[in-house]
Amino acid sequence: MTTTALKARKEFGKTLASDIAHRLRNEIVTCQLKPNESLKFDALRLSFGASFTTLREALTLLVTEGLVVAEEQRGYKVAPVTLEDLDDLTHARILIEVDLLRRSIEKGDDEWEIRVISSLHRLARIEERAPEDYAGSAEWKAAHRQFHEALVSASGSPTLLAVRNSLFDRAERYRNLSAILRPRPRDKAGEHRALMQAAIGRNANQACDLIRSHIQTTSDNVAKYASGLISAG
Amino acid sequence: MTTTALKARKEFGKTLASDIAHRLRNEIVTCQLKPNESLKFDALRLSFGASFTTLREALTLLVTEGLVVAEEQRGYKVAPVTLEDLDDLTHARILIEVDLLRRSIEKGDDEWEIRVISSLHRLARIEERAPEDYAGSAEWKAAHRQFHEALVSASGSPTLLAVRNSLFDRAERYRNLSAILRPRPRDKAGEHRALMQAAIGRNANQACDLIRSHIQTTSDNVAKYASGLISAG
DNA sequence: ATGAGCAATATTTTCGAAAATAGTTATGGG
DNA sequence: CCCATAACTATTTTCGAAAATATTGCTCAT
Repeated sequence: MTTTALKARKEFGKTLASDIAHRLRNEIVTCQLKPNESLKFDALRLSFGASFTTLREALTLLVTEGLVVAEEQRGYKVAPVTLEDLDDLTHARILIEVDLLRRSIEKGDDEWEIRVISSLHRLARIEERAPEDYAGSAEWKAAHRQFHEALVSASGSPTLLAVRNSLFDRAERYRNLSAILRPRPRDKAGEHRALMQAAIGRNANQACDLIRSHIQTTSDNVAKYASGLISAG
Repeated sequence: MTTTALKARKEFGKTLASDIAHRLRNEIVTCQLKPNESLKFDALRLSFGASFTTLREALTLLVTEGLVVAEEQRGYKVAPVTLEDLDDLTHARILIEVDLLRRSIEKGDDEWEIRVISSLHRLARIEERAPEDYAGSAEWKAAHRQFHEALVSASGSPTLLAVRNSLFDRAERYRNLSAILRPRPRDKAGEHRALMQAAIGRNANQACDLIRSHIQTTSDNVAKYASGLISAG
């Protein structure tokens, strides 16, 4: 738990509650707040400088996103990480992401192509600039997220997109967890480029196969390298 | 808006907030609270007898379920109903429900078969007893919900099941809306029986086709009969 | 008449205190 | 010594007042 902040004002969202949710989400995904860590209101109040009520609203949000679990009358804690959960998550992600990608490829217009190409370009630049441990930087993570977001951004399905986004966060937490133990990050640059080419080339079947195995092998690697950190059940 | 209640105590959930959320959800799904109706705190406070904060938490939940929309700093309102939303919802439901059903059929054990058979039996009994307008009764709706829930209950995928449940609520709101105008409810008894038989018979492909067209034709009927009530965009 | 600027009102958003509940330690009887 | 029970502490949950923000209505100059 970071202990410095004492009183806080909005810096991101419209309402303070959504702002707190945003920051809390980030701390959980980056594992600054560790799995199973209990989230006590007093401590959070100190750390985020918001009142009980506002924190409660933020936590309620994160519960629906699966990053926090509530034990009624006994408080909140950071959601545990388990192999079952990782499998469940991976399955759901593949199902939804494949569908969204296929429809994006069908419907995507010029603007979509530009978003895909430019976000991949940005990602590649970051990787060139710091070939050592780029995957750890917040900058790379943001660019990585944006590339995958761009791919599915033309699907025209608000409902599934919202679900997709929260699943992406949950998955990123697992990736960050495995990064602690993994010797050297897998090189995903080639996969990303192939994905972009298949998408822009309107080769839906190929692109869907690529995204499926991209998600699956990432998950397999997490299970392989982070299994020591992941509780049994 | 029902205006009678003045002060309220828990009757369903663990915490008052989840209780309020449950009741609000029900009023929205049954269209007692109409689409686009603005949800003012003073009025809700009168109607549910809870404080600002508690209501806010409940509303936050319903926003993530897509039954309420928040315009930051300008309050909450019941989510609008549109043909685009109905299409989006229907697509998402088919994608997820088909996947869950297929896996339930693969994994389902004896207890699952019993749940499917008995919930269909209960549904059929309700339909026999009151063949007139059974679909309108709360009893039928609950049994109908339980049957469909039973079908997918062996999938072993908490994440997708949670999404499925909130999509079911959103869809039920559309069904209730169309029931206002529809002359006579479509007879779904046969479809439900066929669905049960395909599932229990472990005929996955057939069952998935059936659920797909069940969801799709229900949606088509809603669009047909309720289009007058559904705003253009 | 019309529209800009300002005051008054309505509504949402945030706060910290108070009530309710769970967890823990102390106490007494068997 | 051990278990049940009571008192106490820690923590969550709920409340209504206060601050922040948006909306409405009014005045006045053009």
